[in-house]
Amino acid sequence: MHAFDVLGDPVRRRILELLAVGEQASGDISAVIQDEFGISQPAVSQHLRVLRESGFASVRAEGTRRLYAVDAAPLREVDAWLERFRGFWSSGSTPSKRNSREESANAD
Amino acid sequence: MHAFDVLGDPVRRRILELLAVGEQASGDISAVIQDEFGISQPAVSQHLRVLRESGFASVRAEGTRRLYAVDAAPLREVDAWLERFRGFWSSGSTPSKRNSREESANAD
DNA sequence: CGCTTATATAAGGCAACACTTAAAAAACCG
DNA sequence: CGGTTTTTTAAGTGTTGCCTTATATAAGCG
Repeated sequence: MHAFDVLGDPVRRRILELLAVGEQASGDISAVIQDEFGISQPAVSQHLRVLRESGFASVRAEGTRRLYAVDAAPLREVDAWLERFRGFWSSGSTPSKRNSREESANAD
Repeated sequence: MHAFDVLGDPVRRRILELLAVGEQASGDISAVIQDEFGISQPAVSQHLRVLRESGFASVRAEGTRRLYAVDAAPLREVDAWLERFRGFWSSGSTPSKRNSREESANAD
C-alpha cells in the first residue's frame, strides 16, 4: 500500500497524530479512536496493522501490551514528494519554474 | 474528498507532478497519462475533475482547450499536517516532544 | 489451572471508487 | 452549415477497502 493511500484514511491519520506525541499502547489508541470514530477494537487493530506493514509504525511488546511508535521513513517520503510544490507558497505565489514549452508566453 | 484521499491515487499524483512544471492542457496531460498508465481519456478527465473539485487544480479555457494549473492550498494543508512529524527527521532521530505520561522512562 | 485482560486474525457484507464505452457540449475550420 | 477536434458527462461494472462479529493467541493473576 502506497504511503499516500495509508494517509488517505482519517482513522490512520488520527492514530499517527496520537503517536506523534510518543509511544502508545494499542489499547490506549483503541480507546481514543473508538470514542472519536465509534468503530470497534478490531477495526482499530486492522488500521494498526496497515500502519505497521506500510512502515509508518513500529511495535514493541511489553507483556500483553503492544507499544506502537511512529516510524518516520514513509512520512519523510511524503514530505519529499511535496517538496516540488513548496515553491508555490513558500516564496510567494509564483512557482520556482515556468513552463518552458513553445506554447508559453501567455501569462496574462 | 479529503486532500489525502485525492493524493492517494497515483494517476492524480502524476498529474500534479506534470502541473508542477506549469500550466498544461487537458489533452497534453491525457496523452502522458494514457501512455504511462494505459487508461482511457475519459478516465483522465475524471481525475482532473476530482483535482478541480478538491481544489488541487484550477482551469482556464482557451478555445476548446482547458488549461490546468496547480492550486496550492490543499497541498499546503497537507504540508501543515506533516509539520508535527518533522521533528522525527529534521533534527536527528529524537522527536521534539517525549511521552509525558506516567509510564515513560523506558527509553532504552 | 481456569478466568480475565490485551491484542490480533478470520470471514463476510457493503459502500466507495476507478475504469470502461457511449454520448453530449462546445469551439474551430473548410 | 457539416465535420472534426477537444473535453466533459453519463451509465454501468468490477475491485478494493473498511467495517462488523466471531474466534484465536497469549500473558497475567488468583
